[in-house]
Amino acid sequence: MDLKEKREKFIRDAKSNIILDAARKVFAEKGFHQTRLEEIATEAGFSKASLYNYYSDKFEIFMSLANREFDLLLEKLRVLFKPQEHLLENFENLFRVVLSFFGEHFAFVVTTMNFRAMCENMQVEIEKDHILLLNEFKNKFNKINKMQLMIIENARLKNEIKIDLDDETVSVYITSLIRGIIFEWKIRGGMGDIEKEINNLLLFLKSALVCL
Amino acid sequence: MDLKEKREKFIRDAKSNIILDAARKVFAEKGFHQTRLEEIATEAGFSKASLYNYYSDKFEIFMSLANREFDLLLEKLRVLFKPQEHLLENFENLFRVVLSFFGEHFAFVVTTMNFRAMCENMQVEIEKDHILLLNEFKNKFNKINKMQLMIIENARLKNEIKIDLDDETVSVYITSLIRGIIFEWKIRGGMGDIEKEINNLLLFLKSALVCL
Amino acid sequence: MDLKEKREKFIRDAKSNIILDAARKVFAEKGFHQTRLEEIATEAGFSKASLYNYYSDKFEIFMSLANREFDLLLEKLRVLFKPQEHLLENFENLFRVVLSFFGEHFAFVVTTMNFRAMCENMQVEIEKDHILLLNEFKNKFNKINKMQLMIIENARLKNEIKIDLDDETVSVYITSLIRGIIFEWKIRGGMGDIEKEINNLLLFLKSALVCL
Amino acid sequence: MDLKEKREKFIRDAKSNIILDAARKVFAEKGFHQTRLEEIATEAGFSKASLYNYYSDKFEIFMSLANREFDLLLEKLRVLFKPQEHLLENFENLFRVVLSFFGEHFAFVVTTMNFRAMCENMQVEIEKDHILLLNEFKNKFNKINKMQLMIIENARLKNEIKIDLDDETVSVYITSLIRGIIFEWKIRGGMGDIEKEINNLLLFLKSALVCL
DNA sequence: CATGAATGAGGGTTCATTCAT
DNA sequence: CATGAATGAACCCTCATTCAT
Repeated sequence: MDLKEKREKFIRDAKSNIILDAARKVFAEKGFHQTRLEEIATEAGFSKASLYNYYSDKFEIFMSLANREFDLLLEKLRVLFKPQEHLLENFENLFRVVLSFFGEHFAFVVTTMNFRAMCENMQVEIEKDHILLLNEFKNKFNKINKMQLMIIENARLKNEIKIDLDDETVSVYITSLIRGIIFEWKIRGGMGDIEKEINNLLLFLKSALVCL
Repeated sequence: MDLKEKREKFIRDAKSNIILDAARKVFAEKGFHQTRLEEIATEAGFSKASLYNYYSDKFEIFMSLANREFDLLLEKLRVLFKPQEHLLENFENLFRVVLSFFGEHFAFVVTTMNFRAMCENMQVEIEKDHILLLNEFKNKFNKINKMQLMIIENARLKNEIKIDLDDETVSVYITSLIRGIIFEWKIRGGMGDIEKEINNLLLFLKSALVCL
Repeated sequence: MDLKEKREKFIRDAKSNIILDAARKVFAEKGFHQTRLEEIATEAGFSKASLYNYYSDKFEIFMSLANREFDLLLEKLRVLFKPQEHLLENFENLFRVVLSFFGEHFAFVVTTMNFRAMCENMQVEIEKDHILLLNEFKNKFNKINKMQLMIIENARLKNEIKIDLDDETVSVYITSLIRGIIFEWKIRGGMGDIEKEINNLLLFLKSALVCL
Repeated sequence: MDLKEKREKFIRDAKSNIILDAARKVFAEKGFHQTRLEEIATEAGFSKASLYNYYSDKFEIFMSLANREFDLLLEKLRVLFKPQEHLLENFENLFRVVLSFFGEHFAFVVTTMNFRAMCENMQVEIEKDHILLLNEFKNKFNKINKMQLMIIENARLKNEIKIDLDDETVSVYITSLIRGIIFEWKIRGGMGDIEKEINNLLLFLKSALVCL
């Protein structure tokens, strides 16, 4: 029985993920409110009603997706930071991971980011079950910032950063630059050349942060 | 009679603007699709049906608002550029205008920006009457970029910019930084200290662009 | 004052009729429910609100129009019947009047006829003020039948009719034939050749009623 | 599984037809534009939204109904024509079928006929998906005329028709007479005596067409 | 009287969610 | 678990009618 249960759980998880894969695609194209469950279901090869066997509602699908995606991203980022490396080296790796991630799997991020802003005004309306998911997501979102902060602080200690701006601000700026690139991609309807974007970003950052 | 007509037009315009003011508030909070006409109407002190005396549909309300806001912004930006001034001087003025504008009048900008991305995938579905409004808006949106480009190119000619990045990219980065600040404000639920933001931005840009 | 009152009444009547002229055009094209007051007003050169200075509501416009038109028709029919003439002569005149009338002024009749059928199921819902108008119309509608019956009975007395069908039925059939022609015109989008229609009708009737 | 699918399709078709039955009742009473989906739904024992599981919109309900009804009618008419029989025999059968059909199942026909006229002015506004349904209906509508024409032409060949009117016109007249009877029924609120109507019609036609 | 503006009362349609099988 | 079907709750938009000027 234990084996059977495991197998069943395995299958269930697999199907859950198929749904999230479908959801990512649709949410990325249309955003949260424009996305219809019907579309996700079709994309996933399920019927609309079946989605409810895996997630309790649209919001949970969205948040589960967001959490899953950020987990993946965080995992990649976690192994990437190398204290002994130079700031720009670390950011080059971070940019590569983040841009390829957002580009390939996550045009959805723009939606998410707007959604995140939206959520701040929504807490009252959200049911209790959802607050947990929401907070989980916020924590992950913040971890990315912390990852950047870690890189920055580490570089500051090693005197690699000359600019007289507090680390928080620098981190926000870097986040903004990344988001701006994703945004441009979204408008153009497709990813650009990642390596070129990385080079440009590094050039800009090097000038801004390092060479003073 | 001419006087009477003028007065009537004046009143009509005033009411149109009251509606747009209400629309701005609601769109800023909820975004386009989540916004209900009922809310705009109530906020404006009208009945829902009355909105249709001034605008032909929801889309037109949104685009009229976007165009009105961008007109105001463009007007402020137009008089601000001074070729003889230094790059940072020009950007300081631009930041002040844009940030105060977006802060006070235009939390709505995030919505707009997403909407703009959305529109790229929509052109087929939009009715002919609306395409005009949409293009009008796009033109205005692009003008802001051109304004920035003008500042940058002017500075480049005067050798104020050292960084080896093409002007377009620099302009996108600056836009991203501004948008990032607005975005943070939105999440925090209110504007931050504009002068401090400007100082930080200028510090960052000075380092990035000027001192190499 | 009396003169002034008369002049005012004259003007008022003229304007009322302008509205009805406009109403006839629109009702003829769209039918009762599809017609919007706005269209009638525009067609008449008034604002929508002004219509209410002349008629209390849409229904009254429609019924007033129907009554006015039928009055005109009845007037023309009244002077047309000549007892000493042969059945076919009388019907030739009737056809000419009715067809030209319906064609020129009254494609609206199809609408009316459907409306009449509709009214039978409506009496409960109609307000008291309107029942008078409705009955007035019904009376006029019936008068046309009586006019036809008169012709038929007269012909029967003079032994011009051979067919063994009661006069009522014959009258209904003739009405149906006329209505059928109007109906075809409506579908084709315009009147046909009246004289040819009359000839065909007379040929048919002659054969049906007279020559047995 | 094939069995299950068949059963499901059977049920689905049955429900579709229940909706059309309800629609027929309401459309017959109120006409197309005056009919509210809510009423059809209630009459059919569904919620308004459920109708959309079977038909994509109001127009499709109407046209599906019209097509279904005309299919039934055409089927009955198809087997009825017997070339060797006399004109009056054939028309007697046709009248019986048509009158009983329109009486029992099809008070709705008057609405349809007006709708048909309406459609001629509408083609531009109708969406592409609907044009197919509309044309399907028109074809069926025309087939009835052709059925009558077939009877007439057959009789003409056998010299059973004396009257010097082209067959088209005769067909239109017969259609008009039938429609006139339905129309009277509609006004009276119920069917009359079919056999008596048929006798009268045959008597009239015999006199008009045959005995010259 | 004329009219621009306001609005209540819907009407068709959509969609997340529930239910029965 | 899967799903076709059912539905309540909105939402956008329309229009006859009213009102203030």
